[in-house]
Amino acid sequence: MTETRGERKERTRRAILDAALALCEESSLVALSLRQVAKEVGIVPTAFYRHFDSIEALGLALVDESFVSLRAMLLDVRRSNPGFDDTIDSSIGILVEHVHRQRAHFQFIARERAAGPAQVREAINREISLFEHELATDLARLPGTVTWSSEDLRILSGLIVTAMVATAEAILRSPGRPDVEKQIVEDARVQLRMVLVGALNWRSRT
Amino acid sequence: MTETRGERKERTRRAILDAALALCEESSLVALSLRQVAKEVGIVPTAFYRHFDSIEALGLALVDESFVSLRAMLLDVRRSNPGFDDTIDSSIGILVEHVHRQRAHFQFIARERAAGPAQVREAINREISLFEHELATDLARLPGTVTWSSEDLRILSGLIVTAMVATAEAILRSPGRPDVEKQIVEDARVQLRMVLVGALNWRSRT
DNA sequence: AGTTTGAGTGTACGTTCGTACACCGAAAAC
DNA sequence: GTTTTCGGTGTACGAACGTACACTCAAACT
Repeated sequence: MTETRGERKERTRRAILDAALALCEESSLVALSLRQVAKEVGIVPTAFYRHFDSIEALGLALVDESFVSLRAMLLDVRRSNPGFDDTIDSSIGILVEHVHRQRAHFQFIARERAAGPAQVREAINREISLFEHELATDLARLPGTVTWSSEDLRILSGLIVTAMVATAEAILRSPGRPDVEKQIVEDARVQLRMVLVGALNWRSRT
Repeated sequence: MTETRGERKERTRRAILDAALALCEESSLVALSLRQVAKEVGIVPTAFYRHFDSIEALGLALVDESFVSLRAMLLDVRRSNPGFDDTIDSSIGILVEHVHRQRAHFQFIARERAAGPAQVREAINREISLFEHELATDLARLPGTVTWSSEDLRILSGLIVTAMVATAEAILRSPGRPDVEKQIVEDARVQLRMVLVGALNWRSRT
C-alpha cells in the first residue's frame, strides 16, 4: 500500500489531466480556471502549480497526450491495410472507432485547434501538419501514384485529412444519434471515393 | 445633430456588436465577459442588458451578421461565374478577398463553430448546412452533373465546403505572411481541381 | 538518526465577474 | 405642458478568480 513519492506525483498529475479533459468537454481551455480543475481533482488551488506553470502548459501536455491517440489510429490504419481494395471502408471504420473510444481527446483537439491559447493552437496545427506529411508518404507507397509529384501527394493528403477531420467533428457533434452518425459515415465514404476517383484520373490529363 | 431615440439605441447596439467581434479576435465568446464588452464600448456594465439578454444572445446576433457576409460571398461567386472554365480560380479568388475584407467575421465563425456556447455552435452549423445545400443546387445547374443523384450532389458540395472552410481557416492562421498564404491558395486550387476531376469521372463507373 | 525535499494545505489579498436596485434626464407620447 | 418611456448611470453585493506566503509531514537522502 506504500506509494513512492514519484508515483503519487504522477497519479495527481494524471488526475489533473483527466479532470481538465473532462471539463473541456463542455467548454474550452480559455474558459477553464485553475480553481475548477483543482476542485475537480480534490486538491487545493495552489497545489496545481506543483505540476503545471499555467493552464496553457496543461493544454500543451493534453495536446501531446491527445496526439498519441491519433497516432495510434494511424498505426491501426497502416496495420489493417495490406493493400486491399476496401481501404476506404476499413480506414473510415477505424476512424469512427477511435473517435468513440477517445472521444474526449478528439473533442479537445477539435475545440482547442480553433479556440485554444495561441501556443496550443500552434502545437495542434503543427501536429496535424505532421499527420498530413505522414499520410503523404503512405500514399506514395500506393500503386497508381508513381507518377505523382511529392507536391501533389502533399496536397492530396491535405484534402483527405481535412475531410476526415471534418467527419470526426461531425460525429462528435451528433452524440447518441446512431442514424445521424450512420449518414455522416456513409457520406465520408462517398467523399473519399470521389477523391479517389479524382486521384486515379490525375495527371493523366494536363 | 439631434438624434432620435431609436437611432441612438441602434448605434450603441452596433458598438456592442463591433466591440464583441473585436474582442473575440483574440479569444472566444465563452471567455468573453459582459464587463469587457461594456468597457470597450464605453458604457456601464448593466447597460448591456438594454440590448442583449446575455453574451450568448449577443453571439447569436453575431452569427446572423457574419452569415450575411458569407452569403454575400456566395452571391459574388454566382455573379462572376456565367459558366466559364476558370470557375475554380475565380471562386477561390473571391473567397480570399472576402476572408480579408471580413476577417473578423470569418474568424468568429471558425472559432465559435468549435468552441462557442451550444446554441451558437448549433446556429453556425445550421447555417453551414444551408450553405452546402445552396451550393448543391448551384452545382446541379452545371453541365456534367445531369446524371448525378441529389444525394451525390449534396455530398460533393459538403466536400467542397469543407475544403473551402479549411482553406479560409488556414488563411486566417497566417496573417501578414503573403508567401504562406500564396501557398495555401495554390493548394486550395489544386485540391478543387482534384475534386473536379473526381466529379467529372463520377458515375461513369459503378 | 538526523536532515532535506517537495507535494499538498490554509489563509489571505486584490481583481474581476454577473447582476440587483434605485436613480437620472431627455425623447416620445399624451 | 405634463406624463410616460427607456437608454444609460452609480453603487453595492456575493462569488469566483489567480496567486503570494507561511505552513505540514512523510518520503528520500546523508
